[in-house]
Amino acid sequence: MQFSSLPPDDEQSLLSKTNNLAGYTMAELAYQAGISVPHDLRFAKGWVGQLLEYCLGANAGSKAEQDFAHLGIELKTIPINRYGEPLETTFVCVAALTGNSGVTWLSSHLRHKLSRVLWIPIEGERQIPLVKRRVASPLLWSPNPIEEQLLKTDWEELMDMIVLGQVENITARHGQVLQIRPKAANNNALTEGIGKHGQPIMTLPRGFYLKKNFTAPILARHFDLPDHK
DNA sequence: CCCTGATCATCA
DNA sequence: TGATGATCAGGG
Repeated sequence: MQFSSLPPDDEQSLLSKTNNLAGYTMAELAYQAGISVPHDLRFAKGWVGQLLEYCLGANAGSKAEQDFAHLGIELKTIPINRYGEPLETTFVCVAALTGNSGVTWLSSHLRHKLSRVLWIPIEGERQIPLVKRRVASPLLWSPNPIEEQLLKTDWEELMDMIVLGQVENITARHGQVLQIRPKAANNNALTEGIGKHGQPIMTLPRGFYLKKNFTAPILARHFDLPDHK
């Protein structure tokens, strides 16, 4: 295996580089990266994602926008079970709770982030020790018209609630394929939002997450599983 | 605190 | 047992 700290020049380089990682374990990748593997992910929840970013030469850090902005590609690791099904929802981006006037689906941060995603499935069953978990084959994906419509419908419903001062009534059950859930260091974190009377309030930061019923068919088609709906 | 990377752990 | 609400780490 070989790594470069340099970002790939083009989509094909990125793809082949990612394909070359398939089959390797977390222990093998971490050794090459010169970092140690935590016993589990309890206190290192983003560790796998950051390891893969490093291996692929993504611009590490907390920069906004896509991981490979020059390629217009967002990198997402996704934990899967033995059947290739997602084990977790997928965080997409923070949900802006103020300053949303004039923002449309077409100009939304969420649509931009999801316009082109390099999915890297990783074995994620907790019974598999982290050091032994392997990288599966990657998939470069863009939403098809049906997927985009599903996202758009949910996004518009959820944004309406935010704009209309209903943010504190939003639960993860809203949305068919997209949900809003807390996204914070802890429940003391506060950010500005709009209250039910239109007044400014301080509330928990939220993020958009893709539900598993959205990512599962994407992975199923990729792995050629008989799970297509 | 904000955003990136996400998974944990409780409870319905 | 799976999803919701909560939480962990780290850079800026």
